[in-house]
Amino acid sequence: MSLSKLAAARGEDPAAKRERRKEARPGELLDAALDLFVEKGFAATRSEEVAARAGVSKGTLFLYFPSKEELFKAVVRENMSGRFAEWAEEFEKFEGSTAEMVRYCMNIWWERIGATRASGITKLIISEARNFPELAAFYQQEVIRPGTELVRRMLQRGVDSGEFRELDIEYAVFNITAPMIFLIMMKHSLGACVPQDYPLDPQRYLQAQVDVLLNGLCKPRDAAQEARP
Amino acid sequence: MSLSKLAAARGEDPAAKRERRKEARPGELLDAALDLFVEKGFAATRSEEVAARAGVSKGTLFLYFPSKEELFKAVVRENMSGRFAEWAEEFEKFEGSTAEMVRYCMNIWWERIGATRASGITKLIISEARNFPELAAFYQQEVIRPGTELVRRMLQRGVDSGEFRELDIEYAVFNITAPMIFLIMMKHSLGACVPQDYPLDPQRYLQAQVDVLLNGLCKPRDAAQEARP
Amino acid sequence: MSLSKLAAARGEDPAAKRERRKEARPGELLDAALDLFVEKGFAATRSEEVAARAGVSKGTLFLYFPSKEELFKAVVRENMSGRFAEWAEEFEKFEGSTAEMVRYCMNIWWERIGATRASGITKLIISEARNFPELAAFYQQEVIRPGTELVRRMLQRGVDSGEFRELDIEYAVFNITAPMIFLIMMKHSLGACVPQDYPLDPQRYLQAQVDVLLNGLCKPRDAAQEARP
Amino acid sequence: MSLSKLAAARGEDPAAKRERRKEARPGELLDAALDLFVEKGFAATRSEEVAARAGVSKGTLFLYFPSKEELFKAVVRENMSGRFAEWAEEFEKFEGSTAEMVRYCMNIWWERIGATRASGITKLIISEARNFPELAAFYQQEVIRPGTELVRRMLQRGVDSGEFRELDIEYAVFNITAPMIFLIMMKHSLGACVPQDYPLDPQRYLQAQVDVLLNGLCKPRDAAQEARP
DNA sequence: AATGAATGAGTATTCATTCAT
DNA sequence: TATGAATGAATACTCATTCAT
Repeated sequence: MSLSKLAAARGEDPAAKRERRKEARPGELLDAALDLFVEKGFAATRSEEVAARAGVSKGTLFLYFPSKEELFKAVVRENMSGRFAEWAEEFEKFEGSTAEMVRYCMNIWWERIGATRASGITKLIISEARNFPELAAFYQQEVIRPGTELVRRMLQRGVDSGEFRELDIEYAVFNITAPMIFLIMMKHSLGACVPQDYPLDPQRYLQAQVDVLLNGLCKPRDAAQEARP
Repeated sequence: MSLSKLAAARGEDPAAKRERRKEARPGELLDAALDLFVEKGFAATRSEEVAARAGVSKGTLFLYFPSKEELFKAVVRENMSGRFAEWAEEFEKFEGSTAEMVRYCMNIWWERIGATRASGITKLIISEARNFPELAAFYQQEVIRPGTELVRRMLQRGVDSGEFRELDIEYAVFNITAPMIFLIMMKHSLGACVPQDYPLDPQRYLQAQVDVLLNGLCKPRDAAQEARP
Repeated sequence: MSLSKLAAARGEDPAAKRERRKEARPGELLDAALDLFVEKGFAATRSEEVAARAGVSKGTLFLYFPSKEELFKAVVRENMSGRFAEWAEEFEKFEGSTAEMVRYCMNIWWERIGATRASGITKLIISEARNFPELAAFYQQEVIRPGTELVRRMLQRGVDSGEFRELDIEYAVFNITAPMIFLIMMKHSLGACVPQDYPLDPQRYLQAQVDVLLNGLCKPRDAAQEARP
Repeated sequence: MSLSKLAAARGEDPAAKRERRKEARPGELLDAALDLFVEKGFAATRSEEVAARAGVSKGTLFLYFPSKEELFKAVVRENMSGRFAEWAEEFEKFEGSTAEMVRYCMNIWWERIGATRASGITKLIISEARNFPELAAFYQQEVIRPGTELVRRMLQRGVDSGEFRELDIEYAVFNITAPMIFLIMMKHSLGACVPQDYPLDPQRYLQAQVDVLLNGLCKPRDAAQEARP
């Protein structure tokens, strides 16, 4: 059965296709492409399959994106729309302890990024970085740098308030980010293909990571008590 | 080098040199393939380039490996050679505290795996898992499971000895493994293509990770002192 | 403000204008197509470009011409409109010497055909003949044969009147036509793309051709005899 | 029947193909390509057909020429190897009258160029010039310019010796070249596709052209005067 | 009539794989 | 065993043509 027949078999009314008009197309294509690129990688994803999954023909894909590579870049850009400004604002308003903030931060991250298809982008970038250095650099600028900066400020807040011990902050950042990256990679690679052998419950995973992390970051309780008043 | 090869070399048989190279072929090819697969991924690596890097012709590659896919699998298997038996033995003999053991463990891992080309395998598996589920499962069985088991025993040792607090051991394992996986991925993807923007010193990174980790795993010093005697 | 709006503002009946344009459509398309086919050849000319140059959409083109091939044929037919009857009439009325007639003939040809876009048709036919044998045959019947006939009669007139020497008239025809064909091909190919290297002034070219044609390269025998000894 | 089957049907021994080794391939491909480009034009010639005519597979073509365009350029270059040096030498040695020289020149040209497949190149260049301006310029430099120069010198020789009248030499050159170009274009386009309607015998054509060229259409003035009254 | 989004057959090009030498 | 010329299936991309609006 050909790809186009598969699409037809989905039972779509040909008139319905016309109704979802031009303005919807790029989004549908980017959606389909994201899934496939994450699943199979750039090279192994066939343009025709992207089109079929979006319910259109091969030709239509190239009507909106001049090449497979441009489609790939568009997928990355589309899903990277930095929400860092918004987060920085939340950061400023946060009133609890920094420990609470770290917990909140990772939960929020999971809800808004980790659990969504947006996390596929990170998998994508990391897997394809060396074939798309240009994109990797872009991602570095647009995502990694501001994300790192936000985490850095959070850690500094903890140190300044006396909650956290003295840290090599530059590298302590990775104590926060590494578990997130790891979770994404697992979700989209091993976890996705041998799930029965790899039962990784994200919530429980993050819980465990944060527990150990905070005990490690925070001053011993008595010492902390000394420092606070 | 095998005994027979040593004998041949001593005998100065003119055929000996060719013989030696002949038997070395598969290894040279696997070497070249590992580098390229790690760098470009499976799909984007051309067989001819592998052959060229190994200094042989395209035809010769297929003399030793019936297909590109088999070559890939061979690369993974060859470099996955679990040294877990050896490590389990070291584990049994270790006499210091479990905290020291954790430090030692990560340093040794870096020296023996992380810093070597063997780490490329992990990058490879994670990047290509969904296109090679069979390999992913194999890796799961042969590497992840025993590795996890070793870490689990180490953590249990700490808990049993009263050094570590009560942990969700199943998931605390990731507190050890995630930083290692993260380091590998960075080394082979983003770190390899935008190095100027991503100065990540592995030693310092591991140092920082372990510091926070141990403070997190271990009971507060006074509590620990209470528990030990 | 668009042209149509300008017209509307003038208070013209909006229906009239559409009507006018509607009836002009095929012509505008044929015009655009002629230019492009001459410039790029049949295969390399894209229908969409033709439509765009005619100021309509791609769909409209196919409203008037069922296929690109039919468009091509229409372009050729449209521009081949033999004016041979008219010319034959002029021929009968001509009263000067046949030498004058030859001069007049080539000047007239240049003015009415060579210098106009109609000459593109000749370029087109000659370039695409083998891909459109049907058209080539048509052109042969409709243009070449009557054109040749006209020239033949002119030459015969010269011979009959005693002005011209005995000629292989069948082939002497080419003495007239070849320079014209040559001029057209140069104008539309080499001359159009490397003009700086190919400064060919049509008037002067035709002048030189006719001069030699009528008198030959050699000096008249007696004059030559004078010059030699 | 597919193209490859057509090739196979030619009954070639597969072993024989191997024997005509690498060194023969490019030539065979260029040969096949010349024919097809001349016959159908660049765009309408399919690479697979070129390969099939050369008796090899599609892939092999691209083993020797990186793209269809490069193949085209190679075809042109291959067949343009200037023999102008050789001809200039013949020119210097020529001892007869310039009229004889002109006759000789056109006969020789027909034998060596016009009648051979090399003439296809001229047809090619003229037909495709505007799509390959780079090649057209090259041809202008390598062929047209030196060819023109040679003809110019020949005409000058005639004028200097007193054989020829005073000429606009710059343009009189076309009196020689136009008939040759015309012959080539006819041979490869109209003449090739509607031969029954276009019986053009090259020898007789050239004969007629040269006759008129040297003597003109008109009778010598004195003879004409004799004939009129 | 006019539009332009959608289609899919067609084509250049790549690359894993074969095989005669 | 080793080579590298040859192969042809696979795939990105184009463009004439269709058709719902």
